[in-house]
Amino acid sequence: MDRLLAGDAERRPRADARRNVERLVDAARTAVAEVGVDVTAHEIARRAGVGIGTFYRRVPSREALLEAVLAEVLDEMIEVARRAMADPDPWRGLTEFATAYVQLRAASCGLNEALGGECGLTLPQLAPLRDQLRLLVGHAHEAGVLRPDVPWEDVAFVLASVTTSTRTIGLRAGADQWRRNLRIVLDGLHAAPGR
Amino acid sequence: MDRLLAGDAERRPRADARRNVERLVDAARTAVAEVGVDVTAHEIARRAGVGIGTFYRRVPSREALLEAVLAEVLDEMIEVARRAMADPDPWRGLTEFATAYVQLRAASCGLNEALGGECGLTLPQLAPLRDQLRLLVGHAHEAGVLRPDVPWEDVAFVLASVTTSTRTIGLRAGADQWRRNLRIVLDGLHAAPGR
DNA sequence: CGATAAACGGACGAGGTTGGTCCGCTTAGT
DNA sequence: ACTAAGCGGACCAACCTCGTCCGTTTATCG
Repeated sequence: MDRLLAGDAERRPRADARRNVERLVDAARTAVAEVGVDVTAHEIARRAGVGIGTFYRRVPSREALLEAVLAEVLDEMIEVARRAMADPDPWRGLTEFATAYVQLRAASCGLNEALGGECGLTLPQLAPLRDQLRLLVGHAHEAGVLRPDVPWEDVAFVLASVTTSTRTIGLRAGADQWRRNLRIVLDGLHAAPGR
Repeated sequence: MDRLLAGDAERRPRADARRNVERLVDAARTAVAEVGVDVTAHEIARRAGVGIGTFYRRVPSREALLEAVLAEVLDEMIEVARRAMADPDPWRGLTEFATAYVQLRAASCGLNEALGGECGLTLPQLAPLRDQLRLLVGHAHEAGVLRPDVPWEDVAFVLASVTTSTRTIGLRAGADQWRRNLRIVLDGLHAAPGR
């Protein structure tokens, strides 16, 4: 993350320069979550309270900043998936990952777009995340807790779908709609649903 | 639909004028489905094989054309919901409506966006459609075939979600992914799921 | 406390997109 | 063959975005 600074090593940068990098990264985090991956450099600079000149002096490019910010969250997701694999109860592991995963997606519009692809950003964490999900679903399949006729790709798609619709037919979703949707989907996925 | 012609009544327009209106409406249908509600007037004119001048001579505005085209599909949806209400089996009625509804959404990117709102278009059919869905879900609730802890709004949201994710984590959905997602969701909604 | 280089802000330019108009040319209809 | 209706697309104005450049400010150090 600190590697965003253009000229690394050399000398310690001035205090205001360091402070502004921090502000820019913070602003980028909230901005990409609220606005999406198409958030402009000017908007991030405005939120950070710095000029656009400072933005381009501190950050190699708008893309690099967004990729760095999104990479943080993706790494977190992969870590959650890894921990879920260790759960002795495969179904609980899957549901706990699913909940964390969907919650992160619901909290960040930009992350949601990034996971959907076609946003021009380069995100190397996508493949590892996909692999972890496949393993996790495989686990659940072997334990017989997940419907056998549902391949792991379908799990990826339904989990992705759960966060997307914040409004429909004039209805406005509450902040926890993703949780309600997820419960329905998980019940639909469970091989032995508890009603 | 024919009311799109600016000067109605008066005299019968020339053959080429009538033909071009037809072409524009057809082009708008496919363009809004493939590109979305943000499709430009130039793009529609290009697809219709007419100049941009002809577009604005034949159509009051880009918005009016899109609204007319979307209204057609919305009316169709309302009609399907009405027929579903008449089904003696409330669960079958609900699933048949859900399938048709989701299929229409999956077939049109623009329709999907329009149902999500915030696209600036005025669509009076939204409220009737919402009412029909509420009635249909109420039917299913009374018959005890739909999980009682799921309000009709949740049904709206999960049905909306099913179509949205055509790609995630680097995966590309096939054309029938909506059907696979829908099956999972319907199983999650069913009070007496048949496995 | 200066001196000075680093850092800052934001005006600005280039490039792109969009909705919509206007006018010289074409063509359907009589 | 005449004419009014219609056509195409160059064009315009308004807007937005990225990224640079330069005059001003400020952190740091002797």
